[in-house]
Amino acid sequence: MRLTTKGRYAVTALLDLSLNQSGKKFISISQIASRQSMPVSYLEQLFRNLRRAGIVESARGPGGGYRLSRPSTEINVSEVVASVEDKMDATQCGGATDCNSGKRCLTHDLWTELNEQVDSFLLNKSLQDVIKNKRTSLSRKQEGLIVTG
Amino acid sequence: MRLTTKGRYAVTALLDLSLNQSGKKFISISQIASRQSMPVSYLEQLFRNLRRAGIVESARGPGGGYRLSRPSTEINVSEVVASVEDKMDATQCGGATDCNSGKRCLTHDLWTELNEQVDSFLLNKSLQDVIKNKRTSLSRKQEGLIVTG
DNA sequence: AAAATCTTGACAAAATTAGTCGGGATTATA
DNA sequence: TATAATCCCGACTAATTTTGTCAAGATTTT
Repeated sequence: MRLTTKGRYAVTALLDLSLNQSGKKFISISQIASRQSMPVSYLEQLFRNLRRAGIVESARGPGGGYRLSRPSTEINVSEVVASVEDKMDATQCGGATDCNSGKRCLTHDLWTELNEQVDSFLLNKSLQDVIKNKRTSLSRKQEGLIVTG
Repeated sequence: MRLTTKGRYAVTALLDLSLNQSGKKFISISQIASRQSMPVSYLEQLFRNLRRAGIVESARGPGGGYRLSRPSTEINVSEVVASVEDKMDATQCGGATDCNSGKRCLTHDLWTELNEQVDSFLLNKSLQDVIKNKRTSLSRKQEGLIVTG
């Protein structure tokens, strides 16, 4: 499973954008960097990827910067993370079905299923949901869960 | 989120144990290592943690080795992973509520909720479930999920 | 006594992640 | 047209984490 500070920075930066852009205004990286205490040059790197993924659009020159290319209700966390992390995969074998000398490894389906869970959680979560602190509606059928402290 | 090959090795090793121990027999690390193509000394390290966590019990000397200390229906994947990985945490701040100069960071609840999802998934999954390839019954209320390829 | 096994802590190697740097391109504005 | 603000890019380095090794010791069976 790949979920590092890179992905978290990206989400945070977009939330900042979302909260601070009014109308079609562009926001500069240096503003985000100072508000969120992130290194400018690292953010630049991330925004490059976000732009390539079509999540933000940019303008150069004075008054330039970035803005969301879609409303925050239409951008989900999964695509944000995926655009900056190389992959988002909990399996060892990268999903290959013959990961263990011809047959599947013992844990193949376990990690595949975990991947699905995480991905569907993040796909269902829009930036707006995060801002509004809306919980994702995945319910648990089973009772008696022990929750680790 | 911490889920590396360490945790995966541990789960695989326990499945191997589960599948190959009949009765109260002990299985040596070298057997597991050769069946699952894992480094012996690395496995030793992992089994140390598994033993401390009360998941396996050991016996020294010839005929010694390890065995599950509970039936495989009573051991869940979450505790296995937790026993070998330092922590299993998707948040940046380690769950602190004042992670951003007194107030919560923008993404605090997002990562906390993701943690809960992952953890409840793995808590619900016993070693036996993995062996029987039983899917965990977390259902999705929402329709129209897009699934990434 | 010997051999098989676990036990331990410290160390080393490899891989990954995080972050920097220097230079360039574009654009608004004075 | 010059200047300053901004994005854009690739390559590089530093830091951290993960993976794995090693040497020495403790138990236990035969």
